[in-house]
Amino acid sequence: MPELPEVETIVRSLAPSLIGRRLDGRLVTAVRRYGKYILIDTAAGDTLTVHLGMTGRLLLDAPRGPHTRTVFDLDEGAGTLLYDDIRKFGRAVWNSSPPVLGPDPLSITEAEFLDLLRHHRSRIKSLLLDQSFLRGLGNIYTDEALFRAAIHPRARNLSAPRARRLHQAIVEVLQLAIEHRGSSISDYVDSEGRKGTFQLLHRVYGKEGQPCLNCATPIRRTVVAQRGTHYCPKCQRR
DNA sequence: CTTAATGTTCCCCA
DNA sequence: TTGGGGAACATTAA
Repeated sequence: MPELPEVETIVRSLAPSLIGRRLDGRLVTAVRRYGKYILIDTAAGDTLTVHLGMTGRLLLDAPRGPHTRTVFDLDEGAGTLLYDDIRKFGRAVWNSSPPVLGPDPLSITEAEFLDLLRHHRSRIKSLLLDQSFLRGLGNIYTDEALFRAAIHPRARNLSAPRARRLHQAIVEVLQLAIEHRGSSISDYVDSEGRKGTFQLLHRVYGKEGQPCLNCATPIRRTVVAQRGTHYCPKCQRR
């Protein structure tokens, strides 16, 4: 469900409501994103670490539902932060550090990105999904970035010009998606229950059979790295 | 009934 | 050592 833009949107919607308030008795000092992880720091030194997996939601002052897994109290009875998760792939636990991941795609420079890419030989889609390579991209934004960069998902050993194009496409698509508050395909909502709108601007993800916006060739769906992969067979070459 | 779904991890094999 | 495939986790919807 949540990739970098969705997690960033949740963090931004959560921060003003949580900072300065008490969460399970601890004063919240910061709400941060680390890749797809949400980190809520407290003055007590404890950090609530949340990964939403595929269907997780963090909701402020929402009613308990059938998939509510944890309820965190705010200010002794003056509100709640709910952790909901249909498929239970996610986690919301105190003081469990996330693993060390690769650089943030919005912070890495073009030169650093090119250098990082040079050290890997695998298919570009697999690489972009690997959180120890770059942190925050998932299946939607990988497909959307590769389309914008006109690179085939199974391409390897990208030339410098193609790698530069890819870096630019990643930054562009992530920033645009954040501006549109993420993509709501099936489950995603922010901490106030609001859906994002970037799904309306997707160019390939979930568009199998529909005409490519550039060349009208039908968008193809295949499987790469065990994930549904959407691309234009004419515009995106290896 | 079967398949696929915004994710991660672990195991096996080349 | 690196990378790829498959399975597992759990639930819902088409």
